[in-house]
Amino acid sequence: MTKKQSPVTLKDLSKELGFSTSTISRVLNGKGDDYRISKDTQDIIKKAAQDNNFTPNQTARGLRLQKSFTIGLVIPDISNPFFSSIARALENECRKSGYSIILCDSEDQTKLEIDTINILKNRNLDGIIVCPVGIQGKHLIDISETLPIVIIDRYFPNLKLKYVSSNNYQGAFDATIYLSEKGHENIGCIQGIVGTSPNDERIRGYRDALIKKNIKIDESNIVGGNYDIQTGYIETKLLLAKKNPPTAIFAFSNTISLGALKALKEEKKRIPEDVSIISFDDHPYSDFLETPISSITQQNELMGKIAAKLLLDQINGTGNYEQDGILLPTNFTKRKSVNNNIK
Amino acid sequence: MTKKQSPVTLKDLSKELGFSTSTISRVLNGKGDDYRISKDTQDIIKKAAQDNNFTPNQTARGLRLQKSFTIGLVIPDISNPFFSSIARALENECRKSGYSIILCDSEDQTKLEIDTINILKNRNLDGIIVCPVGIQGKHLIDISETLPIVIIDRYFPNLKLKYVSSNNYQGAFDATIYLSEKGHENIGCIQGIVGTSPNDERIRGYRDALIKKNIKIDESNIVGGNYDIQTGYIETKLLLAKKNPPTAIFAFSNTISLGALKALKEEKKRIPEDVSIISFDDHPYSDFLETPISSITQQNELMGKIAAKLLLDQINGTGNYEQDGILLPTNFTKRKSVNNNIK
DNA sequence: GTCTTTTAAATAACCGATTGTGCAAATTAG
DNA sequence: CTAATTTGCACAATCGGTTATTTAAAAGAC
Repeated sequence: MTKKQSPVTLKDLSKELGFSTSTISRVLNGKGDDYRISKDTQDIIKKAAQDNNFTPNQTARGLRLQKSFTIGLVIPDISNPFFSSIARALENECRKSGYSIILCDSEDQTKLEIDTINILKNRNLDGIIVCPVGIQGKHLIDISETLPIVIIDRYFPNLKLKYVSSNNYQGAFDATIYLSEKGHENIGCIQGIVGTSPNDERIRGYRDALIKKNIKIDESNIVGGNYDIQTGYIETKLLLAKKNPPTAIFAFSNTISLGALKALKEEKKRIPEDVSIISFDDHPYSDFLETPISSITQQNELMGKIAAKLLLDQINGTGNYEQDGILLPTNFTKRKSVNNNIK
Repeated sequence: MTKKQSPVTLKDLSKELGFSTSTISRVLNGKGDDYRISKDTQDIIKKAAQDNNFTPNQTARGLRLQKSFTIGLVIPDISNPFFSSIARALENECRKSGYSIILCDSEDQTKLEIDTINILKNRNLDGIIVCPVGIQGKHLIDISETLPIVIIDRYFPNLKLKYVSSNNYQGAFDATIYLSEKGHENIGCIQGIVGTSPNDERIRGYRDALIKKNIKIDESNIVGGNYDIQTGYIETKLLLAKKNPPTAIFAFSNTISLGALKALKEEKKRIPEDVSIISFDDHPYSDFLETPISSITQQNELMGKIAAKLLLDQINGTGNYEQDGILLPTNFTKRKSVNNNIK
């Protein structure tokens, strides 16, 4: 019960029409005139290709042209809405240019990321887009020597790799200023992975804002170390258990804030009456939460689109950017999770 | 500034070692003994392959073997958590078996779905997994004649295609029984796309439950017709405007319930005091909504895993299933969105 | 009418792997 | 010591396209 009734090949057409495969290939690639294939012949070939529903075998084409019209996309977790919205925009943009996407989920593990990239390497990919997991990017540099690559979200300022990310510093700075102007001086900050650019930039924004507002930084308020629900949950529990628990919490991702919400609920803390909260990353459900959460929103779709363009530019040799990376501004969506804390 | 410093090929090894490519290929594919390649030679070749970090060019391999170790995944919207969680499980499962996934977003459009599948066709894919968009599956039948295929979520009972989906009938039946036992007899039902199997099964479950409970079915309570936020919003607005507005709403997807929540909020209806609500599809945020929403949860990860297995079985010619499809039970997660309506 | 140029297309090499077949050299058999 | 067998590997075809080079016929030049 073999299924593969093989599709029409150039050879099939050649047999049917009596023209050589080279002639047919040329005509169908629009090079008929260059090679002085007569108008009549061209018409016959084009019609036959249509009638037989011929499309060239991409594998064979890829082998000969050393090009696969395929791009690798490596992300930590496709089920995270932050990444999936990026993936969606990326896929759309690439498809428009005739490229397909091979999706690889690195499950937030550097080892898997490296393994995955190695698997992709011998697939003749035309380029690769990575949301890196770890704080080291050496393996990405290695790749970049043989393959166009673009980094999304977590970039490596000292490694010459094209990237697109958000202006994490400004976003965190603005959010912290906002909190402080609402009277909060004791602000818990639950961060993601220390050493990664977005996280460290956010921390820098947080610190600078407090400094600007002449608020003494309480180092014990800076906690966390992972972008997951559990981190948000645990750290919130601990923050609330402090002698002077913070009056506001700044969660560095949608997952962290989800954990924080859980902990706050358990501890019967009302938002914002007892504790205010701001979250990095927006979410479709943000508006419908018990208390709608004010968020720093990133332009995920735009990031995806730009990443695609940066990569296609590298692939095609077009585009000539002075900068390695592009930082997109964040937006602040004010909802109801921050209270006035004026004494 | 050409980047592609081409990787090591069989020919390179051949030149270096003085053995023919066929010998090397055989050794590296574990067929050395079959072809009486001496132990010494095998060791030399294996070591050289290691040292040179050789991995066979998948494109060439694919061309020769008529196999790409690649699977196409076509889904309506990767940014919808329902689909992205399926995609994640699928990708994981396939990777374990050495297959990569080409991701295609059909943007909920039948035309794009068909276009996309056509593009995939000449990529020598080993199989394809589709969450179909339309209510017609003819093009999928066409595909199935040349390529292993598995359908997720929306299946076509009359077309002989392998599928995995939820037991939508039972889920909807249980939810409706639950509502009626809470005293609700006037239950608005906002459905998705009419004519698709999951939707129609849910409707059947809804109807059967009401019949069983001897509740007269008010046809004007069955509204909607699309799985999106707008449908949920509009239909809820309209339901609330009725002479006898329903005391409970059954939303057929996470997107629909999101729209319903928005409308309820606008109309200042409290959940569940004024209106009860149940949603098909769970969501990580469900617990943290203003009123946590009781939901019929589907086993998305399991669906993804099973789909992968069904496809790999077809590809490998293993597995021999009597049934075309598999329906997974749903779970009912009781939260706080349903009120007692006992007069 | 012969030589050159143009036209129109075919041949063959190639991309990098896999695989059926062939063929020396080494070994064993008789 | 010759024939048969086994050992160990190379040759060449193949997958389905693309492309540099050739070739044969037709047209034009002198």
